[in-house]
Amino acid sequence: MEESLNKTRRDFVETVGSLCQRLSLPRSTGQIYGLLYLSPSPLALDDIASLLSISKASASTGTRQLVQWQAVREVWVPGNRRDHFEAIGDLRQLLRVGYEEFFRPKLDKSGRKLGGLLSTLEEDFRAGNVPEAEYRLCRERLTHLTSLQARALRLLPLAEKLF
Amino acid sequence: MEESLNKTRRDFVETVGSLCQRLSLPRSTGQIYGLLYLSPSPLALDDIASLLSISKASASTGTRQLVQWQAVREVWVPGNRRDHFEAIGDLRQLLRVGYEEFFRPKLDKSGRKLGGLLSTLEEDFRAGNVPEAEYRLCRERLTHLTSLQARALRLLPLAEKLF
DNA sequence: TAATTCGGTCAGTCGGAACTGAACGGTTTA
DNA sequence: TAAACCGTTCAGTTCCGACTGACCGAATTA
Repeated sequence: MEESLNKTRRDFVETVGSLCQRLSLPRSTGQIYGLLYLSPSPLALDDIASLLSISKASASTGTRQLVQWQAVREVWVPGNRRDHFEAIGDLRQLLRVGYEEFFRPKLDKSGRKLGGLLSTLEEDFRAGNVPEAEYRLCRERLTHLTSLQARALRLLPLAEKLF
Repeated sequence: MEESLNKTRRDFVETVGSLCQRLSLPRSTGQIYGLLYLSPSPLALDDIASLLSISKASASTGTRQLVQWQAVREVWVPGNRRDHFEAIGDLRQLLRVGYEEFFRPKLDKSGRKLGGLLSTLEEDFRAGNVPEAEYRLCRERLTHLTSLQARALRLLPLAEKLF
């Protein structure tokens, strides 16, 4: 495999790295994906570590993350003991996984949370612990949030198909 | 104004706070929004600080952030010198602002970035610094990203209207 | 003018996550 | 078996950003 990267690939690695950083994902993980995404051939762990000047440990955990997210797959290179990795080009699948694995559970959870909040609010009001004005406002806003949550749950999968 | 919060509001504050934290936004900012969102009347800086047990500095910077994002507005309370704040109930506007102010600029920038990458790639290839196979792959993937970027730029405003 | 009450700002602290180097266990080669 | 190779794990360090306490200037009150 190659010993160093051309300017385009170096630049792309940095871009994806800092993008991930903004999303509060590990910078190194982004760099790995950027490296693989523009790599003409699968790369081994040590290749990744040396090309990016990161530790083997980071390369290991980063690739594992990416495999779990289905952003990268492990491939066999004949006559070579090491694991090799290549990027999965289809980014829409990555979005799909991200939604199913990450967004949807959060949305479900927030829905349950809102339900719980509304019922304890009801309790507290009936027990006379909450003035009526405050009760009305809380109730109105929480139910509004609930409807927004339901709409998001309906619309997001659709958007995914459109994309 | 009230001296303490009922369970629903305390819980909501915590929920929004940790939601913001997950989005790598300041936890305290989320708590402030959660506090105001279920507040029956506008609150002053010191009220916010004491109700949330955070410093006045955090309350100040947090509210300023929220005002800038148009998630909160400043209101006058007659006969009171202090600034008072109330949440803006319409969350769709918040989404709109978030897109216009945050997403769109990023998308534009990434579009320009991709263009730059493609042109330096072209240069390097013509100068003989990049083997043909690598050139082809990079070119293909970068143009693919460009088309995705363009699609996102077209679809996102639409999704916003649907919501 | 002095005293008080505001909101804003700044240096410093603190916590948490990313990253590293050095181990370790398992597998292949000599 | 020994030696080399490879991926993973873990304790320790580093780095970054939220948060704070103390100070500041401006505006209001006495």
